[in-house]
Amino acid sequence: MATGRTHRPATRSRGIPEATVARLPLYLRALTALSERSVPTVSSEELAAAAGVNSAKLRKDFSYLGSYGTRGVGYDVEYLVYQISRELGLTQDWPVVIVGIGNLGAALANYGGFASRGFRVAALIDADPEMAGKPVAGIPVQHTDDLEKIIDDNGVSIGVIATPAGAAQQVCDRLVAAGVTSILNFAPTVLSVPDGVDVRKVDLSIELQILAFHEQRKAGEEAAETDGRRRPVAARKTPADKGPDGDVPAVMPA
Amino acid sequence: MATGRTHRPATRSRGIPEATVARLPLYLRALTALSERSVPTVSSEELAAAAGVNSAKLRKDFSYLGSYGTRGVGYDVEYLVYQISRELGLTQDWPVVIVGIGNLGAALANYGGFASRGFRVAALIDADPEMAGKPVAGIPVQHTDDLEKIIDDNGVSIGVIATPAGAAQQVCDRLVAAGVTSILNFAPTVLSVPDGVDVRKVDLSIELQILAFHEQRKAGEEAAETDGRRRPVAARKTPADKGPDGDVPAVMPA
DNA sequence: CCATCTTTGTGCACGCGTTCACAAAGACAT
DNA sequence: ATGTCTTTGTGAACGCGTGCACAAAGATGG
Repeated sequence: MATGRTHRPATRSRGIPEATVARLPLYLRALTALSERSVPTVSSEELAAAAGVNSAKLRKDFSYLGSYGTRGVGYDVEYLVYQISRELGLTQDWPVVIVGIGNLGAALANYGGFASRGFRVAALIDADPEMAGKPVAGIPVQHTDDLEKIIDDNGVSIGVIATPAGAAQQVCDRLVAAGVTSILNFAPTVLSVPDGVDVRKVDLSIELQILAFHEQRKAGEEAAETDGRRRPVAARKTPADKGPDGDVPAVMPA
Repeated sequence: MATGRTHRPATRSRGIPEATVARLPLYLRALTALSERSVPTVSSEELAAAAGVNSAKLRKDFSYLGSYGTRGVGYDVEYLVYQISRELGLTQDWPVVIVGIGNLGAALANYGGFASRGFRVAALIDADPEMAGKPVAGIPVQHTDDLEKIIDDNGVSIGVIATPAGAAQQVCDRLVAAGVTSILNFAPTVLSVPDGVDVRKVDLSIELQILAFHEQRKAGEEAAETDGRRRPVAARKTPADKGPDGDVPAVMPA
């Protein structure tokens, strides 16, 4: 690919594999839950189960960060929370702007998980003059005209795009020109960005289509092994072990 | 891992790699755009650029579906749209239920991309009695009590969870027990499901944390090569080639 | 101080996904 | 018909990520 290098050397530069980085937030969440329950230590086995991953994988992941465990005992929860937070850069404040305050943008602004860890919604931006001044999630919406000034004034380096597909590239260009170097894109479009800018994308439609593929395959297999009957799904269902499933975490430099 | 097999044999069973499946929706989107502009054929190079991937990768992906191209010419747009749609199972109707009609759930219900390709929002479900009957996106919200009946009546096999984290597992269990075999999870939790059920997860918080990691690394590198100055971000920015970036599409069986 | 038991950290092998590079296939012109 | 030119389809090499299996480390008890 053309500029796939955008983030790839990134990974190698500090030695932590991209796949591992993508799992760190998962571990952090599980650890935070343990911390709130005042659990002092966890074994890799327990933590792996809570995070939904293989314990060997978890240990290997942690080994990239250093040797923070104690053999025969496990990991110190508080210490690990701190180390992972630091590694992810969550010990500092990250002002974020959301561009495109429609249904989704408003939902994102209200989303609690945003503010939870170092992320702060610094501003909401929309192209509709009607929206200007209206408060959403307690924050007044500002007009796109002031985008550059807003980015600059707040020292924003992370932008979230929740505009319609048609406006996404244009918004992206302006964000990047204004100094944003990381973008989370919810618009169903492929964004072109200069080298050095990270883009991650979240696409509901794509996720559903992938599910549909597997769903279709399941229906086909079922038809093959038993019979053409397919609708009363509730009838057929794997009793199966309810082992905490979980494969690869989300990864996707777009 | 425990039940990671959930979807893995799936892939092998019909020979199409999971990574390829995850990219098919991307190609489909690009092809649809071309179709609307009445473009008859595309080369792998052009289509790859539009989808933001490597052309060799695209050709290999298509090779798993069969030989639909013509050497020296390229691919027939309409034919390819049909083939990919069929492969993804989008030629049939997929009734979907959304559980948890808060800010996010409502945004999802209003999301146009949902209905666009074979997906139809069959019902909205919420635990709040106050919501019952209220129309969201033109569809009346129904109470959780009727979940099983709704799933059964509409023959739903795909469920979307947009509830708070605390309720997610419980909702998931009920969906699965009622016959749902594919789940798209927006709640920040690891879901346990029986074998044979596919779960994909979308987690805003995780995506942001991954961006923060790279952002921090960029700042660190910058500090190392030039100086400690970091704040006036707008100053430093890669002029760089604007090559249509894009690596791997979203993949993530949870 | 020694033995035993638990749990980490990792060397190694395997498989998947990506990419290169090129031969084969077909279109098109002469 | 023959040659040239374009573009596909794929064999092969490479690298990353995963998981096994075990040795080393340390805790704990006698």
